Amino acid sequence: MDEQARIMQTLGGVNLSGHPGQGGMTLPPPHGHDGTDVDGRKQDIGDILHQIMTITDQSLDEAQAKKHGLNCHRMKPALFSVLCEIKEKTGLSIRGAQEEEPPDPQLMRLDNMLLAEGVAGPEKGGGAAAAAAAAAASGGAAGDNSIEHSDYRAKLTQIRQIYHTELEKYEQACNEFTTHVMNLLREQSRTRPISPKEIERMVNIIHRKFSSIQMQLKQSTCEAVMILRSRFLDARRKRRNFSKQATEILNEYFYSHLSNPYPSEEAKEELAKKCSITVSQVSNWFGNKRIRYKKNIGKFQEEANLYAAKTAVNAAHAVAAAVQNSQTNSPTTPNSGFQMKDEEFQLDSAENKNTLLTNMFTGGYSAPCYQSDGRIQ
DNA sequence: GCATATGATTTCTG
DNA sequence: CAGAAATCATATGC
Repeated sequence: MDEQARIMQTLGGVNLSGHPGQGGMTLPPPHGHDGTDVDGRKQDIGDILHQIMTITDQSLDEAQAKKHGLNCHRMKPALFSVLCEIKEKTGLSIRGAQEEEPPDPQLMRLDNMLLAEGVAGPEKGGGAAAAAAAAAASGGAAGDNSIEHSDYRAKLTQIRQIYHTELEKYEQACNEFTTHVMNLLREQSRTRPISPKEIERMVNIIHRKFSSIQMQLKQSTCEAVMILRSRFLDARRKRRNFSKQATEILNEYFYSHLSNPYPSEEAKEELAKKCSITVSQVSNWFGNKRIRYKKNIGKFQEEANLYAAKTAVNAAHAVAAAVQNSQTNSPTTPNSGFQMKDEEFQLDSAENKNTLLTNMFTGGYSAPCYQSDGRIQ
């Protein structure tokens, strides 16, 4: 108790003798100029402090009454203000370390991912953005398997809904709890020194706690999305052959552009449209076709002849019925050289054992090259 | 079931 | 970054 008394004295002494506090702390200016007034206040402060210290020793009713009395004491605001300031000062070292921490990179990653997957952020038709993102990430060859696609979207929407419901719950709980604590602290600030800063700090602590809970939610949501996505991608790997018609259109183009089987973007788009597949599927197809054709021209000879004939027939029909369709009777490869990007291809083709083909590639015959639309190249 | 065909993906390259 | 080449994984025909 001696120690307490000493502190009280110090308090009264320092702060009432006209030294403003660090934070612009305000005490009512002395009303008088004589020492008795100051002494009287010291007494007051000591009195209040004593009452506060002993308040717990008393019965509930008594304490209540005393609290009220203290609350109305003329020196109470000043005293609490001083106490708050001291608290601020002593608490400085503790909070200085943990305040204003940078945004958690982990949390940012989760947020970004959820945003990218279309789980967080504005509603966009139940995750269509995410599906598009998934398609883009994997080469964009989704397109037509709409069953899996819609399934994916439905599942994503489900995840999205759960996520948002939970998030809302957390936010609500956080707000409720914050309000509750704030009210409590405000209430308590009448009977113990609590600065607004302290309340603010407490609110921050609560928010941090809740956001760490939210992070768990985000984490598991991300996991769910990843699992869903990998399943979706796996499902997409289950390929289906293109329709016969589509293959035909692609082959027609390939063999009629054998000298340069690299369709332009526009041509790809056109083919994609005709075959009801995606542009990247067209690219895939041509990539596969080129490499496979190059690897074994012999194997594709028959096919080449077939399509050469076909295009020739088409051309014949298109150009004029008057033209003798002699070409259909002696099928040929409709061009003279397959110019792959890879220069060695020329060598490969020359080495090919198939003499007929070799002749066609190197020999004097140079058949007209027909466009798929019937025009002569 | 096996061999082959074929669409998709991955890795490499200029 | 487009395309080649290698590879994967399923489809298909026997």
